[in-house]
Amino acid sequence: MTLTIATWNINSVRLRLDLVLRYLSEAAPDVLCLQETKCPDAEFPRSAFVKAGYPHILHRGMKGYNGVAILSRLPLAAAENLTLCGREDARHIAAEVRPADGPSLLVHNFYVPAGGDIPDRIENPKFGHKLDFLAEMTDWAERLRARHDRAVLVGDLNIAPLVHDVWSHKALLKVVSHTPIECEALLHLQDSGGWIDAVRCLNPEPEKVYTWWSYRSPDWNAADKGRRLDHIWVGPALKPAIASSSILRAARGWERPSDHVPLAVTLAL
DNA sequence: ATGGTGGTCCTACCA
Repeated sequence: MTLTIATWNINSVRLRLDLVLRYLSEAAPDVLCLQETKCPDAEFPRSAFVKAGYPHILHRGMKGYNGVAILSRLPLAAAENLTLCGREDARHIAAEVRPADGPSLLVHNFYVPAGGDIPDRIENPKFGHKLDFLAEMTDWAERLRARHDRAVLVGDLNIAPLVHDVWSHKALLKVVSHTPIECEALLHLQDSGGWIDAVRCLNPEPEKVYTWWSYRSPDWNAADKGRRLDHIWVGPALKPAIASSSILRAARGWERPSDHVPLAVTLAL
């Protein structure tokens, strides 16, 4: 059997409900993880996804900011959600995915803090929060590794760690999302947890790979000043199962788009 | 070197 897991920072699930439904219809992933749903749990547009063939839904939202969700065609069982940096700010949700045949998978969906504009934790507490969040994720990943390697970690990690994850490595060295301290922290998290970067396994450097283009670029497609902020990682036991990946760049050109596009990895289990 | 756009929810904050 194959299992396709997708992730997308949707920047308001209510405003862009039609875009999510279009993606589900066209790409038909088995599981879709969303970030920045910006939707309180009581108002999550659950029935639209049920009608679209995704009846298994978990969400963790709040008013105005953040928010994560998992939509699935396969049965889900809620797993423990993390409270990082002591904040109940809806930046992580986890689920066990239970295929009809075969063992289950643990899916962790993260929305890492963006970190503000100034890459200095003294001048900018948001940057400190981002680094602290990554440090707590690293501790968590080390503990998880010991007991569960059939795991997948996806989400908007808000860091483009490799040279060809950005349009210009040199121009972005002091720009939050590509500073050396963040890139090192993300790669340390990856290494500590034993995670495999599935998208880079299939599209190795020096190929340019982007999942985000700023709203502030008037001609995003021609300028192509993208960054790879969104990621799909798998635990070591799943590495041999990595089969294919897709990044739907076209979604950046849809009407009223998110600034992120959906990406997906198919596992042959 | 600077400012550029978009979402939420009412005034500024976040990305």
